[in-house]
Amino acid sequence: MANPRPIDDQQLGAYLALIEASSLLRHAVEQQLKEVGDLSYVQFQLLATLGDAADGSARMTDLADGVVYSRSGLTYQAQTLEKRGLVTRAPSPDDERGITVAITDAGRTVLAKVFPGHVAILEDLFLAPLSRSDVETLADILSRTRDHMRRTPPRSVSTRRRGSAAGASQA
Amino acid sequence: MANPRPIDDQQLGAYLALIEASSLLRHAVEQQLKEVGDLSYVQFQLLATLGDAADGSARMTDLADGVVYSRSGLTYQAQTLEKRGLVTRAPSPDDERGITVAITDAGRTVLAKVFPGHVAILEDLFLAPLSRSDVETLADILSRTRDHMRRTPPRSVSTRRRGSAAGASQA
DNA sequence: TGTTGTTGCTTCGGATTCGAAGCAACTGAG
DNA sequence: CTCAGTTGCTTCGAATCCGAAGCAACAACA
Repeated sequence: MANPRPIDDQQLGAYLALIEASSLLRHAVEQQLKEVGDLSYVQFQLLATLGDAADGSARMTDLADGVVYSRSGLTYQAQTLEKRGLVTRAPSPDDERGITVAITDAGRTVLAKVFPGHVAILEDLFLAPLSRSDVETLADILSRTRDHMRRTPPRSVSTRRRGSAAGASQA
Repeated sequence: MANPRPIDDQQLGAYLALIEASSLLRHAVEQQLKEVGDLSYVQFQLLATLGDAADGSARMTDLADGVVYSRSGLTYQAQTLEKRGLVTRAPSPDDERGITVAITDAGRTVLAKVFPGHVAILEDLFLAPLSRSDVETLADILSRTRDHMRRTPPRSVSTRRRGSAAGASQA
């Protein structure tokens, strides 16, 4: 039970601030998206990702990874978006079992309708109290951890420590 | 529809990095919490908040605000935790309609069991690629936006722009 | 080519989430 | 004191979410 190297307050503070800030921001953005475009945050992320892609399309798995989302959850949202005509889904040409999702014109329209308000919230809520250099620094630091986390193995497979409690039943 | 002042790439980058980094970190932590203590992230947050409180207790509403959560969602989780004996719930002494939630010894035990692994993930996944001063800077900047967001009105009530679509029915 | 293992996606069941509505306890004005 | 309005929490229904299980298409290898 001993705590080999307890994290210090500064580190804990950074962690808590990260979680809280992202939660608050996300909640605020969620409201706006629902109001203006009847979109959930995930749906928006998906549309935005597709909108950014060179050909406006991507495979399901890549989308899920990009958005940090479960596959089943993505299937659900993709179907929802398809019903609303905001995306199309078709088997990939080269891999018969892959599904290529593509944004439609209607999808781009919704995206365009939602975007200004989205940006407004970012300005007012997130960026307002930050200086130019704050933003630059923040982007740099967060990008670094993000990339590190993306690179690092899915956990509990590699760094599995022996002994102690915790069934670790999983499979 | 015009975009009065499109956000620049740096700002967008900071925003995306914030969302992605917190998502990735949260997912990783969620795994560990579930494995070791059978706790969801919210449940952990609640226990941790209570554990930090001077008297190990708090009102429902304060908990919900602290964790950025809906009231109904909190009710659900509090009931779950109570069933497991990790917290107790009792009407507040001074305000008959308020509920005071308090962490139990069992709750503290679970917290202690989960904590080392939690910290380990923070170290390996989040803090590893950051220098001491990075962490300091990050904590400072994120605290500032967080506080700003907490201070700023619930949105769409204050900054309500006239005209355009979006029912904005709310009250 | 046949076999085995992997990968990509969906379906399923159960858990979690939220907002709206409802109820009880407080508060303030008359 | 009495009434209208507010506040704190819960219940309800519907939407969303995840992991496990299942299925089809690929890949590697003898």
